[in-house]
Amino acid sequence: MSSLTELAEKVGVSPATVSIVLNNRPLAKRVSAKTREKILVLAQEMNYRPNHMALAMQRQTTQTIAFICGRLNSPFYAELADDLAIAAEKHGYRLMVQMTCWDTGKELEALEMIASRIVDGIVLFSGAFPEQADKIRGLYSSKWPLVVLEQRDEQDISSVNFDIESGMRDLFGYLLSRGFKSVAMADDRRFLPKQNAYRKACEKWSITPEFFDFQYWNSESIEQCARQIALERPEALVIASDYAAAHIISVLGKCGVRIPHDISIASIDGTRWSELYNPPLSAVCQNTQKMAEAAIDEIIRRKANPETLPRNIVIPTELRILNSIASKQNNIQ
Amino acid sequence: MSSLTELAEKVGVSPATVSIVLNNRPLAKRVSAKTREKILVLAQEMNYRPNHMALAMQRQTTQTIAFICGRLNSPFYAELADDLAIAAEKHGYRLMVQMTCWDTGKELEALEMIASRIVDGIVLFSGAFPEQADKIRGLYSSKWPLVVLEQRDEQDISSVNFDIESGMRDLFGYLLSRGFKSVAMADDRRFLPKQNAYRKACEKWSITPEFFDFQYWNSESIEQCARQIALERPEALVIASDYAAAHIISVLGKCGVRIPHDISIASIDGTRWSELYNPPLSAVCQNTQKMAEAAIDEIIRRKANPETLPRNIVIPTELRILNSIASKQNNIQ
DNA sequence: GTGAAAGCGCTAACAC
DNA sequence: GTGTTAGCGCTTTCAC
Repeated sequence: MSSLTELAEKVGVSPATVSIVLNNRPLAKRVSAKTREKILVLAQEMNYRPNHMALAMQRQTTQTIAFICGRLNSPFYAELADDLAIAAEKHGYRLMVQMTCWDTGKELEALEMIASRIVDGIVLFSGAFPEQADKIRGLYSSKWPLVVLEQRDEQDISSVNFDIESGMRDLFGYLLSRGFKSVAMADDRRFLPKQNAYRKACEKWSITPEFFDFQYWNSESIEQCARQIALERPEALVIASDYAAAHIISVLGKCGVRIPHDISIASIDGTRWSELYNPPLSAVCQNTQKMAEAAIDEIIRRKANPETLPRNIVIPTELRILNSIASKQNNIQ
Repeated sequence: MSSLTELAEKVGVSPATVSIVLNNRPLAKRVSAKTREKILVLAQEMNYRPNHMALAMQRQTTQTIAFICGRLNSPFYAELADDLAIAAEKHGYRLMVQMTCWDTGKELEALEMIASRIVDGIVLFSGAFPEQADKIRGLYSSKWPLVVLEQRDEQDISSVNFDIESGMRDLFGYLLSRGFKSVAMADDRRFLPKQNAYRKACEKWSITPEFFDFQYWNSESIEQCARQIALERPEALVIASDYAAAHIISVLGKCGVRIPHDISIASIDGTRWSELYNPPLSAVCQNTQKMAEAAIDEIIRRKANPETLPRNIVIPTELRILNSIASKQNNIQ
């Protein structure tokens, strides 16, 4: 409404003077006390607020970081967004959320936000990164502050990943030490990192992999998967995400399968709300706060110094044991 | 990187011409075909993207709406943010998330985003609205596109509310018709609307209110509340939010209290993930999608026409019955 | 057919 | 002590 220039006119000085006073620049000392007073008072009265659009233009920065992801409606992404917002704020940035509904076209479109200077940097959780990695690489001189999450093997783009293999080993180690003889897995076949970690662990301990397939964002398939699990009753089961775990366990419950009495279950994610599940979920915890902080730090580092090499950051996972895993009687070492 | 002016220089025409061509304005027809071609080609080659900061300044709009809330880390707020982002996008707007950690100072600060033209409008979910309503009213000529959620009785500010009283009546009606004789409630004493709805319903059916108190964002208090519930074992219990319900039920589970066998439970919210809880939660559903759409519509309406009166929109609730309520044998009408 | 100029709100460099 | 100027990138009006 009221601009700095208007204010200057009312006070009867130049815009420059007003700017210097309001921002308390060194030069402000050379402005006479009464002029300063007048400016301050009138700014208050007119309810003056600096215009962010003009500031952004002048400073060539929006102080905003975008988080691009599929949807926010599952706890993992919600907590990640939450942590990103907190981390961004610590550095004086705001968070913009851009959802793609896992549509690759929308993903590419959303990435334009940085080229068109809507945001200063982007944290990307891609649904289909491998397929479009080259496009993104082409689009991005790799000078832009872009960080991809959960995409290994992208040396030339900054990334933050969880050390899922080590997490899976921890889980297997725990289960086997407690007397479990086998571990099954439920995951979406299309996404490899967690599956691969599972298979590696199976190999290490000479366990025959047992795999239950479902598709994310497809209730029907998850329910069917749960019914299959109810039939086969693996003694221990690791489920690829908290959200899928919740869905599967709730279906198992309707089928009369009790957790952990009938099946011991661990999930991957370990969101804060999964501690509140019934029963509280054991999990290979992916600490979203650490991921968020690392991602924001990296964005800011690359914004400040675009010439440095991209970093590939790995966040350790932590094993969290709660009630969803049975304590076996015959504790065989 | 590459500006329209640069582009113009390279092509050898004026910025105005380039602008007209790239935006395909009516005047573009009067630009010679080869000039047009040259501009288009070079724009492509130089990877030209319109600079959003300059556009925002020129058009006096950021095409961004802010969602101010405490945190995103509970499902209700996450789903609301998700729905708001979708609704905003339908109208060509982006969503910025500003979290306040329920701090009233931060809330007021966040509201400045609209005066400083960081965003075009604000959807506010306040933790302490009544106390600061006057400040907000003062701050806002009530001309800004501001919508508050879940704050009844604010005639002079646009608001969107759920019809919780009607929802509570539906729930009582259902429970009593199924043979339940009483309904208890667990809520945070400091927040009144849901409690009031509960008490009104109790009055209507001449039921003695039985109230279990807890404090949001205080695990200790929620666990203590759950233990109290485990002791007193009300036959039916309504819990003020999905998040609290999850927490309480998970503690009850550890105490050996089975749902719905020992206690029948309904929550308020009915988020999509509460359907995936174990057991799936019966709920008075607050449809966040409808709330989000109404809020965004109202923001846009007021932005387009600031002189019109603020609206107070009421969204109906829906009763959802799932497994967390026992089916009684003696079905007394 | 195309260009020049002004303006959106602010700041920084330099002038007096 | 304070003002002037130029410029951030774009659009629009009017002139030629």
